[in-house]
Amino acid sequence: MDPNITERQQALLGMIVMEYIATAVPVGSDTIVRKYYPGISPATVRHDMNVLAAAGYVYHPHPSAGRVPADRGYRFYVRHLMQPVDVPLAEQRRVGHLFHQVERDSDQWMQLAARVLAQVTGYAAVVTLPLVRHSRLRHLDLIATQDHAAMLVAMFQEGTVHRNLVVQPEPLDQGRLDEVAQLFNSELCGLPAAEIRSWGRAQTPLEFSVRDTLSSLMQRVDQQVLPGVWYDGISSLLAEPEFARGEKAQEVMRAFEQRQFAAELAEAVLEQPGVRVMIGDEVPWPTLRECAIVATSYGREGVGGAIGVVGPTRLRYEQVIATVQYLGALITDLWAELCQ
Amino acid sequence: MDPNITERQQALLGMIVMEYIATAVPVGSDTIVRKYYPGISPATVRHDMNVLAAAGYVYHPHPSAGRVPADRGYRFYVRHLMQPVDVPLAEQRRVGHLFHQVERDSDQWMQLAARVLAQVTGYAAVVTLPLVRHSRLRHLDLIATQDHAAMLVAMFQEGTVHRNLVVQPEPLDQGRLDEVAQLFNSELCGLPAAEIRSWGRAQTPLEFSVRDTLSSLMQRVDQQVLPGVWYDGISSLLAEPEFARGEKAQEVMRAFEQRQFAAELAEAVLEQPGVRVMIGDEVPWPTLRECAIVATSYGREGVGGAIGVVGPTRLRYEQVIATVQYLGALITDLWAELCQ
DNA sequence: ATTAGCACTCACAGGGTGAGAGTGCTAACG
DNA sequence: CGTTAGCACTCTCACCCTGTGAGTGCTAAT
Repeated sequence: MDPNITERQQALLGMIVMEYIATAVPVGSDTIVRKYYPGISPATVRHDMNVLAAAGYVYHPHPSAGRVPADRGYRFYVRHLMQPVDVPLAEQRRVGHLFHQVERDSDQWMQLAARVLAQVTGYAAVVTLPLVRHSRLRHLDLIATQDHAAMLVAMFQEGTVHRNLVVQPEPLDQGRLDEVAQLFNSELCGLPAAEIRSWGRAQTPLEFSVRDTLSSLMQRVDQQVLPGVWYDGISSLLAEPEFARGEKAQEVMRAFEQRQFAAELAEAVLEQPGVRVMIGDEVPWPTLRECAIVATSYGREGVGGAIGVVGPTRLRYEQVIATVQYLGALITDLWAELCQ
Repeated sequence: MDPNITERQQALLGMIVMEYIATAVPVGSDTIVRKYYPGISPATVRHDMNVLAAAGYVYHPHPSAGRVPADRGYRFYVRHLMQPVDVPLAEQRRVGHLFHQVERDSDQWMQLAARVLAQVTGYAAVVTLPLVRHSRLRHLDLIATQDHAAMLVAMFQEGTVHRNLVVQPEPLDQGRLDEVAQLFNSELCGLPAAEIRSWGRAQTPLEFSVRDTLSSLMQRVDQQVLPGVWYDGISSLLAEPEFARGEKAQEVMRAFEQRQFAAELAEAVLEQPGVRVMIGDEVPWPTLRECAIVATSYGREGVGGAIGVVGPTRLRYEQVIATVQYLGALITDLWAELCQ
């Protein structure tokens, strides 16, 4: 709370923010009096607006225009003025239904989460797939696909599934592959990449090959720094007047296509629980400096990612925060269901 | 070939198209003479330009501007004037290397294909994941994940892998799951969804549950009409002057986010072999009417998808066609390697 | 502290202007 | 008959000027 700002000035800031979020037009003193504050004079409002402007909460785009909230004004609104809301129960039920209609598969869930988040909020949704740092083998399967090739399907303790082709000079039959898979499952279950790599009991060329393929796959997974990522609703984001100039649209798209963005976002939200709100110049990615990002983590220790919304700083914060929080919790539950 | 257009006028059309593709500026008669045709007078060029304009190959954006190729002009250029090129060998080697550095997994390949296509061409790349119509079981695996839940991992003859959770009231242990998986693999390998659904030899609740989960998963896969899709390079596309107005950027994004687009593109390219080029008003998606699409199919009978590029009609057709063709063939080979 | 009154500032749209690019037409040429 | 030079014409674009309207800041009165 800023001690230099009176109660009434705070209320006025709230009105300016709400009005600007709703209309995207600079807010003049007349508008405030007419819509929110009948019985007070525009001159008084102007006086208070001056105080808010001096403190950096609002500014004019030009001297004869109304006031626009500054990043600092949005921040004050989100922290002190906004009335938190919940996702309506009907919406919760509708969304819950959607998740029971798709394949019960983590990829499908993440994709659906992005779609729902985009549709409900009307902004761009971003969902990262979980990164696994210390993968341990849960189960391995070898499937003959050709005379000399088999598909290795490995599931890790964390619930993720990866595939890799194994090609051998000698012919492969499914019976032999099953035996090898069983050997690995009984001997190597629960072990990390390093121990699998140095496992000494491989004997046949096939066993060596599977061991090496598996351990290098797990190593790649552990060292992977760029998570998979789903976006949705980018077209709705571009419909916002802030992105009417094509150059802005391009900047946003460029951030989204640099996979670094998703990685850093996941890192940022995983380091502390709860919904994180970044507004304007707080946003650490230069091309998104005129955006607001509302994001949270999902999952748990060791396997988790980020789910969030990117919109203009003129964001409907109440609704977006509620929706992100709700979907984050939903996805966390789904992952828990997937794997112990 | 148009009989009303002389050789020289065709050559002129080629120059206009090349110059406009390179500069995005309407081409005047002076420019043609200076850059391409020294020793002929601008008036002659203007005369021929008039003929081309009357035949609908070029037009003016306004009376005192140079000529811009019309969709029909681009089409004539692509069919009759363009010199086909190959992807340079160095580039082929570089790209080949990239595909050997990632996990040997179809999803990774498709994603990489999109990235490479976008980077090499500088336009937006679109890659659809294969749709399977008549899936037949190749191999099934059941992995205990919790006391009452197991992950069903199914690979189909076509090489695709799907997952679905199985939840049971009774406790599950891995040994029992392995037995059930083995039973299914020996009895149901090669069968389509319908036959698995009506398989009569399930006895325990777990067997019934696995049978039903598997058959409904396969049915969902068979009936799926919207393929998965990867995009890349959209930001480069938005950098083209054609998309400087934010409204255009939004239209393109909207098409990309409607999964119908990817489905219809795949359908269109799968119906006939070879690279398909759609220019301007030929493009069947209204919001992409000012774009050109170069796409081809990959894969083979029963399992295949589309890979292509979306750019302005002012597209570097030679390079894009060569790259799309090359990557389509490469991806086809990779899929063949994956599965017989 | 609040308010009325008023002069002031600035963006924006409309209209006029000059420069420049590129054309179409015509008549002459080989 | 194809080609060319010459020339008037058209249209965009950038510029400037102007009036209008929105909204302000300041001051003095309440």
